[in-house]
Amino acid sequence: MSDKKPLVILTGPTAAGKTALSIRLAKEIGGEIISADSMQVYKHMDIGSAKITQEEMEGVEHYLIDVLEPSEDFHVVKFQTLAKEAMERIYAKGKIPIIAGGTGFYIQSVLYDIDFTQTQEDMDLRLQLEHFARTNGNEALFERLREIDPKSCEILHANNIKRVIRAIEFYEKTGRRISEHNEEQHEKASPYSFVYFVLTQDRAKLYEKIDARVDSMLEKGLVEEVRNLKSMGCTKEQVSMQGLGYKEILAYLSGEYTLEEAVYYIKRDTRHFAKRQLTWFRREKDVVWLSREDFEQEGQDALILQHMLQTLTDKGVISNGMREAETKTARRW
RNA sequence: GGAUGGAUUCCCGAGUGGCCAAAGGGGACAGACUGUAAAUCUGCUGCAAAUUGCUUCGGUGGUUCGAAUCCACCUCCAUCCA
Repeated sequence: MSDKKPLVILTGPTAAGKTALSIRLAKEIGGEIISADSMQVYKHMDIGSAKITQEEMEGVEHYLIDVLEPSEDFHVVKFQTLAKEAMERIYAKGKIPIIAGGTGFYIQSVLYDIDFTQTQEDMDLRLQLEHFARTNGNEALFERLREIDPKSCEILHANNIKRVIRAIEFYEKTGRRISEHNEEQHEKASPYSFVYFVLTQDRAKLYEKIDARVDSMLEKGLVEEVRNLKSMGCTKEQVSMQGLGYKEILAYLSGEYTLEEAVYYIKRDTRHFAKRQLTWFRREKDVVWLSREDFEQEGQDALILQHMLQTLTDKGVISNGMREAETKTARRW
């Protein structure tokens, strides 16, 4: 076993069933869960973010859930900072951190401990560049990037203004090219002894589950939840209100869509999202895929769990002794 | 029974003699991503192969050098008249 600290990742496309499995895994290995979810961090956003409930946690400690107000910004750097803090606390207890959630970028940020050179966000500069793009065209902005960082222009697309702006901002703030910085970060090996599980399922099945889940969110009162957020002063410009289910219902409440349209868009965009997640995970190295199809229907989660435990011991992330000890304590309860 | 309008590639929908495998949109599929990531962006979508060939525009038959586009008949749909 290496002296690297253990870290378990359990991710996968939305609606694959990560949450339930993460609890079982946590109990089995003595783990605590860090949510890697860009929406569940927010308070008052329970239904639309499919947030785990207190009961569902079954006593397993969770981090990064309900820690921000919807009016606050959230982004990778914030996630990374909070996640690392949580990990320290978990290690201090002699437990294993399990990062569970579907935001691949966030996971990557802690798994490879990516260095986001601390630069002060510069809203003025961003707005200024946005304005420049609007008046002179995306290509013109792209040309400005080409002058300072031609390599980035090979990677980015001129229409991807957010990225182009960030690349320019990075150069302005640090005097370095973001393309070089990214290359360096890309070569990093993880400082953890980890297993990266991706729970997935046949596409058609997944889509079915997504549709069903959206319907059930509506039944549980998604519209009410959003109405409440709106009355709290939430607006569509906020990061939190860009979440799936929130932006569409907000548009419905302001009369832009009918409810039927809103629901259609939520379902469609959630499917698109699941696809993007899958694309991300495919590209990620050292991934252990858990396809539901590979396991018997009967007691599927239990079988998957078994397979996960085996993988974890094989890779030396957990030791046999550890697993037994935990099983014992689990039995006691 | 009569009149008119319509049937286009997965869907919607443009196309009214060659520049049409057929605009545009949607969906599906694929990809990128290193401080907004549930975001942002890109590509692709008849079949097979080198810039080529083959099969498509409700069906059948015709006109023409050439038809999704013109003609005839047929089928189905919509509206109106009986």
